[in-house]
Amino acid sequence: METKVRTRFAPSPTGYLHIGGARTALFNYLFTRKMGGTFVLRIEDTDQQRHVEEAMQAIFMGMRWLGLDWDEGEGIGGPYEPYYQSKRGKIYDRYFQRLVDAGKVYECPAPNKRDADGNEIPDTSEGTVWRFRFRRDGIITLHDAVCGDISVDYTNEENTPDMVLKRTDGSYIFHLVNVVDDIEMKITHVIRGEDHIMNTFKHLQLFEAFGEKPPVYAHIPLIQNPDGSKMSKRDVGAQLGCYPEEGFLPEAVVNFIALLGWNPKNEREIFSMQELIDLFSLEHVNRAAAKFDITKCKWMNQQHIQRLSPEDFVQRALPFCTAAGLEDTPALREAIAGVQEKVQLLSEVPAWVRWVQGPVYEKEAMEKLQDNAREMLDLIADAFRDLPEWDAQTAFALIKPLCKEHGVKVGAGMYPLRLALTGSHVGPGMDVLLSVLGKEETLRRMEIFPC
RNA sequence: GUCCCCAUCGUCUAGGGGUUAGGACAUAUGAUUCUCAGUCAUAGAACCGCGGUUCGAAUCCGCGUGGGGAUGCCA
Repeated sequence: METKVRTRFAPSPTGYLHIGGARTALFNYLFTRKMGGTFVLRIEDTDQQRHVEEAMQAIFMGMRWLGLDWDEGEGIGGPYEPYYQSKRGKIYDRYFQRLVDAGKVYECPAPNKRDADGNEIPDTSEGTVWRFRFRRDGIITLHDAVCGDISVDYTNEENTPDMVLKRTDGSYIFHLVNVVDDIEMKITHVIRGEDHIMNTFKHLQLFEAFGEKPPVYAHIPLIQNPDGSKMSKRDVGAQLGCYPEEGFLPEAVVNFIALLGWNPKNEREIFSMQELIDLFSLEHVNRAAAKFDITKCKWMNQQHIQRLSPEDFVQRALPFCTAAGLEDTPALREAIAGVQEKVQLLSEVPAWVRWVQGPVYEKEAMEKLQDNAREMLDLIADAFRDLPEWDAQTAFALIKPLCKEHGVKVGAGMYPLRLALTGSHVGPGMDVLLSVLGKEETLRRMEIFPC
């Protein structure tokens, strides 16, 4: 009988959700939903000093924002509670005792401690730790769903020193708790970053020691900085928490990171979450690391913005505008809808619609005005005034013939008009401007325009 | 140092014993009812090197080089 797929995302609460971690979560999610399985969220907070409540909230918020709903874990519960490693000590004790009884672990003097960068702190060792006795009779082979077969020679003790499982203070190391939880929670597939590959050989030995069948492993390639270096907290795009405030759409970020290290083997690029689920397969995950390109991520955001309904776009852009001090009015909403085609990020919207509350004349743009600006403006104003009924399209259509009539290029009329109405040379289409401002305000701004 | 993984345009990638090596981002140029933006069109841009196998290698194999990861009382 086929066992039901069970996967887990097991982050440790470090204070933020890394874009690489988000992608690991996403791949687990896509695979699980595709297989109709169960997605577990487990918090690996064994390192007590680093365990902070806000740090875990960053993970939950990030996953919720992306739309990666989990089936067991925080806020939901499940048959294998608790889902926090800090609360599972008794379970680990039980498993550890089995290793003691079987003679697979031994007590020995503690090695020197290390700092956060992995450098040894001299003469700090005291007390004893428990190490796992690796099987030394041959080569261990990992059958990885992404990387294929990988082998490491465990007869070479130099490369594979017996790992510590229990600290001086009696707490357990990641390797032990990770494997025990995967056994207890009946995890069938472990999808994690490639930085874990060497750990997996250790984990394979632990599964064997417990007499358990290991899960299927799939190690996905890392995400690097544009220069190929490792992405750390400070690097552009590294923290998922920054994306909402920068005006990214979650569906765009999901789409973008899904295509970093995986692709559906066709030339499409824009996918919804459901489409990604339908197309996802571990076989199509790449082996090479991918560099993070924020420019393409923004382009993808634009693509998703353009696919939003106008109402939806206005709803999502509105908070950015009110936060920038713009008053929520029907005119503002109409203006926002008018720039949907123009922006890459929601955070750009305020700058595009600021003119609604009055023109802010930009020095650089003003300097490019031609001598006949006032003349053209008056000409256009007269034509506008003569309109019996104000209609943006009709008004807009007047401008071109008027310019031609006077032997100047269309831009000679359009440019001063744009500046008079908004103060800026960038902005939404002229028809949008005329429609949002209406006849009276349009004429008023043309009159007061300083030129 | 040792171990493991990886290698196609600047970037994300498709392809994979015989191809004009395809697409997208970015870039450049042109077009457009607004010197911006957007949109459209066009262009330039790649198989890391050397050996081997083969009629034929970017593709398979070996070696080098480069990059990344791991070598913790971090996870």
